[in-house]
Amino acid sequence: MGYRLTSARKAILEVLESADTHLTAIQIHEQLIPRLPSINLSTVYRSMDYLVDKLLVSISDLGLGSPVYELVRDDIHHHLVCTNCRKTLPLEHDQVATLFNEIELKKKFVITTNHLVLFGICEDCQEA
Amino acid sequence: MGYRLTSARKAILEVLESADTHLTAIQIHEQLIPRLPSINLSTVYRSMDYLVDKLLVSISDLGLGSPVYELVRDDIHHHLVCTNCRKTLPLEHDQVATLFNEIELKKKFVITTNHLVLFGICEDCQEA
DNA sequence: ATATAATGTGCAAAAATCTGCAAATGCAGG
DNA sequence: CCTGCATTTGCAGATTTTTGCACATTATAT
Repeated sequence: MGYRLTSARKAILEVLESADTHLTAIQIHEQLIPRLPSINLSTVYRSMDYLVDKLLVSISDLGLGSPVYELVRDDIHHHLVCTNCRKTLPLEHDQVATLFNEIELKKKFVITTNHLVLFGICEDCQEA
Repeated sequence: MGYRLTSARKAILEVLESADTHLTAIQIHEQLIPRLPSINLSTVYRSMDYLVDKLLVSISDLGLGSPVYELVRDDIHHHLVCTNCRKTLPLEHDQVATLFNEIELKKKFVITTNHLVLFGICEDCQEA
C-alpha cells in the first residue's frame, strides 16, 4: 500500500520541490515539459489527484480561479486570504492544531486536511 | 453599498431556499429554467460569484468534482468529509467559532469564511 | 420623468478540467 | 531478466467554467 512513484509523479514532486510555492496544474505542466516533453496535461491532473490523496501534496483554493498545489513539508501551515486586496497571510499550525485535535476526539474523525484557507478582510482593508 | 438583487439573483436564492441542500451550478441552472427559461449558465456562474462575495451564499468543495452552493442561514455549520466513503458529517459552529475568534484577535483579520470543509477518515472507515 | 452612467445578461468562443479507451509502464514472483 | 497483472499514460473528445463583447436593465442625478 505504498506510493507508486512513476516518472511523471516523481517529476511533479521535483517541480514542486524546486518551485517552493503554490503552483497551478497548468504551471506545473509547463515546468514539466523540459524534462518530460510528451507529458499530457491530463496526466498532470490525474497525478495531482493521486498525490493529494496520498497526502504528499496539498491542494487549496486561494480564490485565484484555479486550485493551487504545494508540497507537504514538515512545517504545516495555513493561510488567511483577504477577499478585498487578495493578500495572503500565513497562519501557523499551532492554533489550528488545537481545533483539529478537539474535533478528532469529539467526532472520532481523523483529519487529513493539511492546508486550511480562511477568507476574510485583512487589517489594512478594514480601515477603508 | 447593499445588494443588487436582480431577477436572476432572486430566482437563484429562491431555488437554494427551497432546495435546502447543497447544489452545483448546473443543478441550479436546471431548476431555474421553469421560471427563467432563457437564463444562461454563464449568468448562473457569475451570479454565484456575486452572491458568494456578498456572503449570501456559501461555496464549498466537498470533493465531488464541482463546487456546491448553499444558502447562508442563521445556523452556521461546517462539514467533515470522509475521503474514503464520501460520507459527510455535520460540524457545529461552536468549536470552530473559538478558533475563528482567536485568529481574528491575534491577526486582526475578520474571517468571512462561513462554511468550512475538513477532509479525513470517519470512524467506520478507520476500522478497516 | 429623462438623460446618463453603471451594472447585468445572453451568446459565442476560449480555457480549464475530466473521461474512456487502447497502448505503455511498473512491479511481484518465478 | 522475463512474464503476467494491475496501474498509469497519451490521446481525443466531452464537460465544466470563464471571458469578451454587444445589448438590456437598473440606478443616479438632474
